[in-house]
Amino acid sequence: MKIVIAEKPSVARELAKVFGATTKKNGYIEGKGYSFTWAFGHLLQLAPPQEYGFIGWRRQHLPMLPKKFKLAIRKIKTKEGFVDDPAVKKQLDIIRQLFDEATEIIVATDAGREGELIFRYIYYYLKCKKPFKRLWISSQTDEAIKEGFRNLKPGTDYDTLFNSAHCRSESDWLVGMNATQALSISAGARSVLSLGRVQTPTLAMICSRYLEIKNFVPQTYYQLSIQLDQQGQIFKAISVNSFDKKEEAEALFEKIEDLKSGFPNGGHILDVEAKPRKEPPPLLHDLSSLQQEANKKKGFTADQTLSLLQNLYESKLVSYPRTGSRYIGDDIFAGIPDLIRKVSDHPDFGKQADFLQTVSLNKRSVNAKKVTDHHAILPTGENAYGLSADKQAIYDMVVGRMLEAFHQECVKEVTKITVESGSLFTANGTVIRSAGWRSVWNDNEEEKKDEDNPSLPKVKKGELLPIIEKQLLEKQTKPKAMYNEASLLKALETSGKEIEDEELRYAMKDTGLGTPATRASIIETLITREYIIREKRNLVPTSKGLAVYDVVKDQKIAQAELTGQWEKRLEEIRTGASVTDFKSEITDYTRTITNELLAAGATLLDKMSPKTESVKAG
DNA sequence: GCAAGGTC
Repeated sequence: MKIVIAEKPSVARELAKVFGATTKKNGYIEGKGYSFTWAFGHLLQLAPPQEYGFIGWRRQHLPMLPKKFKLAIRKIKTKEGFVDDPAVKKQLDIIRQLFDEATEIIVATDAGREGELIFRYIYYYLKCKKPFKRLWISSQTDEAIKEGFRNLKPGTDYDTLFNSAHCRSESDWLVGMNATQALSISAGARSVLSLGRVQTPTLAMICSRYLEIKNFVPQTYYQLSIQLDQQGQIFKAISVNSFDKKEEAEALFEKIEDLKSGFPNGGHILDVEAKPRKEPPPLLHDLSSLQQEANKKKGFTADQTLSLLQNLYESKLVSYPRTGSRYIGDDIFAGIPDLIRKVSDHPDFGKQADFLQTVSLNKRSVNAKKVTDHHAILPTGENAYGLSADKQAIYDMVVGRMLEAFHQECVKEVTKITVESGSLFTANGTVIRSAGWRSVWNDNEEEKKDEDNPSLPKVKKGELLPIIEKQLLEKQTKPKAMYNEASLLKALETSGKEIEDEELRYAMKDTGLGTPATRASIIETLITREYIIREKRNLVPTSKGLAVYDVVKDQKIAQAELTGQWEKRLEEIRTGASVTDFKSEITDYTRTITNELLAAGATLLDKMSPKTESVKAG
């Protein structure tokens, strides 16, 4: 019997289907000489400190540097505390039995670093010694799967990939566990003060933005505004320059030749510029962009959106949700017309679905090279009925985005009129000529700048128009907005792009901080630790969060660059570089940060404002 | 009690 092991049940089912294996057994599918089984993501994790004898949180244990890491079954939280997840235990037993009977093991976990780790941890935990082959495919179509099985690779081809995954895993444990205990212990251990490669830079981003806003000093500046009349159609123009000094603005204000000052036609039209502007449709959704849309439109948290989406996925209504790709391959594209046809009876989208069947589809989201482990999120075409309001809302965002992505571009006409009257003024207007993809949601929620006119009257260069009103505007510069879940997710995705060091920036070019699958839980962790709170839609640091930030802000653990450095080294390991070098670097770093935090944490209590900590202390 | 990673 040949055993195929996938990362998750949906993939195992897909593979079994291609082979025509149909006998459903407990925990696997059998047929045609194969058994298709699965994991549920990581079944095993690095064992916690107490399993190496580090019982309790004690200064003398630090840094904890296990000689050899152990693996432990994934835990779930119950009333009695953390226990082995029974579902995981059961699945491991099934896998063990299948491996025992196997004549051949075929690894079909996702084609990437973590997919490799998921399998290897199982394999080593079960002490399996049989050789294995690797299925390596980047598309889940029948043809790609068949081709992949014709081209199975020797399992050992991926040993270096496993090495890099293993290093990632152990390094996160070493740095995270030690830094967390060091800070907690030295701060008096009243509560858990967690730190980690991903959560701490995320906290730092939220805190530094908050402080930037808090310390922001608004600057007053002045602008001039005039209203012109073109045969009864009124439009507004704003001075090209803004002024720091009021006197300067007042001097030019006096020079405006408006009606009240005795000028019947004081607005000289210097120039009229009308340009079409084309907006291509947005790309299909990946998890992050969908979480952002759901947060903006519905106020859902990243975590809520992920769980609603997981639910839709388990009901087979949408494709795999934790994807980082916003593209599909040509094979999937071939099925899009069918999917669009099925939307025809949708109450909101039916009309646009009908329209799309009459035109050729936009292929902006079609690019097989940009499909990684999973393609962009799509509906499956199964009938969706009786969904809860929240689930329906998410489902509609998936369907709506599909229609948008394959729709036509939106064509706007942007007009700019330049007026002279003592000084220069411009009037801007935007008119949608052809809504294209924007007709799907029809909510045209483009932020309108307040100086924008919805539409401008026909005006010709050289014309003279009456100025019916003039105003001196006193304005203030505004700080950046506080992070909310949508803007934070975006910032996590792009955090690598702001790194100055070119190599580190390159190392993070397709990762950012965290992964699509983990970002929602990072936000939740920071909330559980009482580092941040949700205030309306904003994520605001607490005094505890700010105090932790203050201790670590200049340390490497608070910088996105740390991930960049690791990614660079891990990629080198994947291509064959020494593992021992990296490991000893991480050990050194663990020692350093542990000692620094053991010393620094003592100052942390002073930094917390009285209202959070001393109340509890009293 | 603690990381980050994956998923039901």
